Amino acid sequence: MAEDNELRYDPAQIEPKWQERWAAEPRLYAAEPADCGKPKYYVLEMLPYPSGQLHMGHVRNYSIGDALARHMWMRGYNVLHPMGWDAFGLPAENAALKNHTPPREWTLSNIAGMKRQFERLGMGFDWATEVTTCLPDYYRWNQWFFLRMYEKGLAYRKKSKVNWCPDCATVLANEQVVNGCCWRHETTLVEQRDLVQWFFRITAYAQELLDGLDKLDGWPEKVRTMQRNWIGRSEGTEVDFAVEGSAEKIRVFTTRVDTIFGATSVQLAPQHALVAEFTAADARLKAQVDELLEQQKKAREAGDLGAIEKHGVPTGRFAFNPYNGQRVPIWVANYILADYGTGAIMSVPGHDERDFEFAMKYGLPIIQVIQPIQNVESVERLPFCSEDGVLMNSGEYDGLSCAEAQKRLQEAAALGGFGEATVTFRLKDWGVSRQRYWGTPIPMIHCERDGLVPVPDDQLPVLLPEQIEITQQGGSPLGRVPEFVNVTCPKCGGPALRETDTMDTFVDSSWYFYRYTDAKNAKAPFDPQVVKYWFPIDQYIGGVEHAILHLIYSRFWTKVMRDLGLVEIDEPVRRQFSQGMVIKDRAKMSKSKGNVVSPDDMVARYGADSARMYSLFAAPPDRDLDWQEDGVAGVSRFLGRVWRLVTKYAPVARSARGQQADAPTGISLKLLRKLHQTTAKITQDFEGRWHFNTCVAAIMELVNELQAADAQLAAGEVAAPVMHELLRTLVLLLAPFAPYLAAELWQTLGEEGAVLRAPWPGSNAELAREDELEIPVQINGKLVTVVRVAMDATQQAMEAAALGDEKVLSRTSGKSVAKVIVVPGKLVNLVVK
RNA sequence: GCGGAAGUGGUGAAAUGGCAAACACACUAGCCUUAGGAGCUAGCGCCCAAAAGGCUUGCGGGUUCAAGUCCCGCCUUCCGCACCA
Repeated sequence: MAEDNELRYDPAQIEPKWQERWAAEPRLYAAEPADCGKPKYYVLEMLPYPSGQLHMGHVRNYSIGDALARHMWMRGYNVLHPMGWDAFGLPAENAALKNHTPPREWTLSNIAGMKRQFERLGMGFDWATEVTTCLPDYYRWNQWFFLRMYEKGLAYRKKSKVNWCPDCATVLANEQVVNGCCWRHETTLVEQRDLVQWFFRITAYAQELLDGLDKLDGWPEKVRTMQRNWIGRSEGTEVDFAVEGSAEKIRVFTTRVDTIFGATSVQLAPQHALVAEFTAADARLKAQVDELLEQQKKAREAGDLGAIEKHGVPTGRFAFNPYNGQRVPIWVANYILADYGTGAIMSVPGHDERDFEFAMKYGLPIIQVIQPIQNVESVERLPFCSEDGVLMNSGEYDGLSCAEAQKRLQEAAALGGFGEATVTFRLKDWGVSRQRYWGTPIPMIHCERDGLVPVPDDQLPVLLPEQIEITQQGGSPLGRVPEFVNVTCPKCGGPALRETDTMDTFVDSSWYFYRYTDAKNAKAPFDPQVVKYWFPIDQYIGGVEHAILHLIYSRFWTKVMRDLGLVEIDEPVRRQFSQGMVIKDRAKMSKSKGNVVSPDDMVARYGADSARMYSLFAAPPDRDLDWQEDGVAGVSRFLGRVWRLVTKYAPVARSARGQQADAPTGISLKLLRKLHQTTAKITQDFEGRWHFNTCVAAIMELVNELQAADAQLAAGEVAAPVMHELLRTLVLLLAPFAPYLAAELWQTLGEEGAVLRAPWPGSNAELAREDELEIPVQINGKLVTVVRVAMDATQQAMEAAALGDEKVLSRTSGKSVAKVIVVPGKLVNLVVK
């Protein structure tokens, strides 16, 4: 059957051919200048780390974004759809250790390979704006921004306890510590070390970052909630307790100042400055505190600081409650965090779970100062932690509600000069120093005479030396390159040393999407006018794993740039979408589980269109997707049906190009109706609902209906102009999801130009309308039968049709119909008694 | 503990208060054939021999003419945060 062979969909024939043509025509996916007259649309997917291989999560991410970009192109928008590489980072150094390949070489060759994968998948990226973060023309601007932030006091250095991963031999940000372990080495415990580090003052924007979330209504609630929790705003009061026999004061932070008359001790974090003073003259106390520190360290390293067993030691010293002069003991406790609030608390066992537990353990007094408002019996046991009560045992404040008392006590503290209302954030400044090689060098110089000296702008970029031996020794690898380290001080000309730390790679990804708009600019990170045109990003798409780190840093960076006068916007991203994970056999794909599916393999077996379309079809985009190869095969068979259908009837359709169809009737009307319904559904979904799985299903339904009418089509019962509209529109609808097949069939239909530039089909509501409807008839809410009525049937007509139905008659005989509910176009429900 | 999302056939899922299970996968039976990982036809939630009929969206209540969908209370799973004072 030679004919059957001809009618065979073969993506291996179709796809490489179009890939070649597209590569030869780079303007196809390029954005146009601002004066092109079209509305702009910036669709962005998170850029990949060039590990060497795209994985299925990437395929899904970019299939979603590419479908959207293609749709917007067809809708006539000026679309910016760029791609780049988050190319700095540790894996390149690990690879260097393993195979002695220089990180730069390893990275660039991975990029080349992954770019080939992208092209083979048919992704419509504008490669002219490609950004590679490890190249000097990009990272020099990291350095430039760093200097601007240094000038503004937003970049600073301080000694601090840092998270140290012994495997990475570097510092980690708080955000990179997962359950006490390194985010890269899931079983390696993170240690605490003291180092002088560079920080970005993200806390200066804490309130604005929090407030901004309320306005980001195009963002998933989940992401906004995660960021709110991460910022962790907490309102409270700081109060000074004077230390007996000393000029020192202990400032405590509390959210429940209304309970302060119940404070029976003050608790200090072991790292608190005053503790060192107390222990200096007391070796026994020092040993005890050291033990608390050790417990805390162990708990932190085990990842369950929350589960630490509470221990404390009395210092033998006392402090005074400023409100009532009450003398309370000062303790040091292992569960008090040095880096939250003031590192000191007042302990109120009567009204706090933890304080209660601690007081019971060490026999500290418990005083009730809040009288529950209701249900005295059910809450008579302490601790009573709700704010639903009134004060007692609190002097002049007795009888006040908790909320009112908090206000009054804050006022009293301010007036008395021993405290104030404060806001505390959980968010910490962003530690950006890394003792690694493969990152952006921090552009600072240490001069013995002038101290810290910024590298002058005209000496940027500070180039990363290329010839370097990567070893696993501690300390920064750059420190072992004398040509790099030894410089002359820009201020005094004397000998000086370069900073050898490099920047966290999250710096690179905090502003890369601005660079896309003006990627070749050698004078500035970008032209503010160009950015003004393209920003904010209309749609950002990426994995939920970046809900906190990347998406908070990016927002911070935009606000900093705004304050530097570089941009006018407050937020970089208008709409954010977090796609679900790709899993297999109910587990995340990973090498250790052996359940990894390779995109190359899928493309080789089924073609890029099938792999892409399956990734959209198998689940709604925001849900996890269980990869089932049989499903890919199914999509591939479907595309085969489309291919055969269009190929078979293309000659008829071509013959009618440009011809006007007569008013359709019969099967023509039926098929056109389905066509316009499908178009309406898909168009609507692109506008926000994004259930691309049902879009694909709708196209399948359309094709099924065409196929069911095959005998009539073959008999010529459908006029050529109708065939033309049916097939042409089908190809247009397919174009965002299966770009290769669409391009091929577009040509088969004799159409000229790129399908990508063809206008998205409109839906004719008149044609989409059914003229008859099947109306379910219920009795007391239960389905009894279905009656056919005209589309525009009146309520009376619908009621009559329902009441006249045989089944209805037999069930209502002898009973009375109390009420008839008629929902026009929907259903009839009879209330029968 | 706090916050978020979810729970529907053998499987992935659909249904924006109005016919639960669309569209697929898998499976079963049949056809076709240059045996292809192809194509075509039919069946496929559960109970019942079948039909008629009944039942069915984690559990229990409620609102409504009508609830997978809204409300209240539980259970389970996943995710984020967590002695944050």
